[in-house]
Amino acid sequence: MTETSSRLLTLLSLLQGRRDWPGGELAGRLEVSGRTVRRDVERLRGLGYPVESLTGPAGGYRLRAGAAMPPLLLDDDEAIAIAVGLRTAARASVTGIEETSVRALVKLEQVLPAHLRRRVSALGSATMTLPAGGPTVDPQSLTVIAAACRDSECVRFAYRGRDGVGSRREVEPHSLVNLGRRWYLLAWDRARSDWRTFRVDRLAKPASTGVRFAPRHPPAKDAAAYVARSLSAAPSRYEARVTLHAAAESVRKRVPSHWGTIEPIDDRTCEYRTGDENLDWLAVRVAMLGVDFEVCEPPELSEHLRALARRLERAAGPQ
Amino acid sequence: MTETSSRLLTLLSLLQGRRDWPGGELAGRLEVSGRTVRRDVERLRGLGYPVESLTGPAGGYRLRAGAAMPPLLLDDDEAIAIAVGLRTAARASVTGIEETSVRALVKLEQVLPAHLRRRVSALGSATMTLPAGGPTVDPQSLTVIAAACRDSECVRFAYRGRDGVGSRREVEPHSLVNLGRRWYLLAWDRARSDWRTFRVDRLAKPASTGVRFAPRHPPAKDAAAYVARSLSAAPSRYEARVTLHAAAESVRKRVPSHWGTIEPIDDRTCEYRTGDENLDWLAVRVAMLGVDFEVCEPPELSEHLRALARRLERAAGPQ
DNA sequence: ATATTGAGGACAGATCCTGGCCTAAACCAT
DNA sequence: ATGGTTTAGGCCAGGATCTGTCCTCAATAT
Repeated sequence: MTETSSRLLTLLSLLQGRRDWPGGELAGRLEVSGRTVRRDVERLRGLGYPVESLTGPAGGYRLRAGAAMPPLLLDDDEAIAIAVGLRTAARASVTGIEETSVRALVKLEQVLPAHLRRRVSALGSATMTLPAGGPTVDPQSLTVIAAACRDSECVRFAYRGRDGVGSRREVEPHSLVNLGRRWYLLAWDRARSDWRTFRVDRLAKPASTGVRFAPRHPPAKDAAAYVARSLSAAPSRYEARVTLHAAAESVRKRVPSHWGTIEPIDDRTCEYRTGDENLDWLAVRVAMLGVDFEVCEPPELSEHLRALARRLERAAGPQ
Repeated sequence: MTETSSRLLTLLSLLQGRRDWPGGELAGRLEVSGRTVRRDVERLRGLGYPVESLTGPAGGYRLRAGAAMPPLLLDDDEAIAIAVGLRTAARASVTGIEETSVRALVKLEQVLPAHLRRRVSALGSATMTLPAGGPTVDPQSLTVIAAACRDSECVRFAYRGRDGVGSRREVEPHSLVNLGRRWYLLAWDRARSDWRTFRVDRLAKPASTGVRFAPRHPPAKDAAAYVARSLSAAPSRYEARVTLHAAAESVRKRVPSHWGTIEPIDDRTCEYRTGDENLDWLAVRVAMLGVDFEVCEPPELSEHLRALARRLERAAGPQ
């Protein structure tokens, strides 16, 4: 019955590729009689995929949205677009679907033909990183780790700790957690026989070792909460408070919500609060707003801006 | 044979959801005998989807990447993640896959169940807009128009021309073109009986009228080229040449290749060339390098940097 | 060495598929 | 209003396919 099944898939593919299909044309494409097409449509309906039909001239078949997702039949370019889209969503989005994006990406990359994979990574490396994005996570690392989590396979990687000290690790990955703009890996460190959290942008060349492990009970039910807690003893973090000379509304449109909060002061000024671990990005983020502003705190930011201003003035050269 | 076909799809779905599956477990899930599972695997292989198998304890089946994309079987969350990812990719990416992203998005949205669609638009509206992105295109508009292009259906919308004058249009859409960071619609304007290009971020509430039309011959073979030509009064584009006081090697690591080229001058300085349509972006990009530099050209960039420096100095407040 | 897991041939009975033919109903355009 | 076009679906007969069972063999991990 490989014949019928593959024909059904082809039919689905056709119906997904264009909206309206006359029965006769489908019969031609599938190289079967019109009667069989009608039966195939019936079968698809039986499978839960709602196929509408219109009689009369200009009639035909049309796949509608149903209660459940039908299998998506993608051509090469579309698969690439989805892979690239998921990669950017996984690292740049703010909507709280990052984990799901990575899961979908793993599913897709598992079956992505090699030549497409090459094209994706070619495009992926050309993908722009947000100007003020800080250290970027390699989507490749994310998918390798996520796949290892899913399949209970050990992972080896080089890690550069907060203090800059490098080490090689072999861990049993438990889950990937996205907090703020960062990715963390919660894993059981085999050498240290304990749970550790790793910042994904600090690890290099993660590779699945192929060794399977029996899943352990995580140190807490909610991995995300656990990671957040273990980061609460976080190091120096700059919290900025800045007065912007612009209406809150006009600024809000241009500031992604996770980049901080905007509170109106009056019709013409508002207060912007945001935090980061790096003064450079903090400075750029504020400067990029394109409006006049004043730093309330921290003093380090003022100092940093002054230095930046001097540098820019030097760069601009003589008047 | 709806039974066999749907079982094959379920099997594909299982194989996509996890990597390793023992035959016995598959048999249980599919409620068939182990022999039938082996036959189903054989069928999948016959369809071109490579299923690996390992014998012995800890053996099982595993779906590998093959030569062609298999149908993707997504759960609800994954479908949402893909939709959101494609929406952001379609409007924010710079990789040249925007058109394809929209096409894939149209395909997906055509079959996206209603409750998922609601979740996507809820998330989509919360999606961040790039800080200096200029006017943003509504992904919803893009998909409506792209679907209309694909299905040869007329579209009605309100348009605000370059001079700010509003009008209502009814057009036969031909193609969507992405140039730079903007989207354009090439369409036959029915009232004016001529081809027109519309900037998608300037049109409001596009809606498919349901009226089909017979595709016309476009005014040029390559729609993108045509649009580009008709925009030849294009926005001034800035090409920057900057001398960096840092070794080429150390800078290269921090500059994505498509952001420009780095050429060494001597051991301690190098030249950075890059271009953009927006001076803000250009300035930030260079400033973010974190090294001293001098602007060679264009003069506008120098002027811009001076202004930025003044603003930063003001922002930093008194010494 | 042994147990576990996949591979696959053979067989029999049941099931299902296909194409062809025919009638009904819906719909568009002249 | 009418005729042509398009989907809907019943019926039939011949042929192909599927499934479960039983069996033997090969590969692999403990």
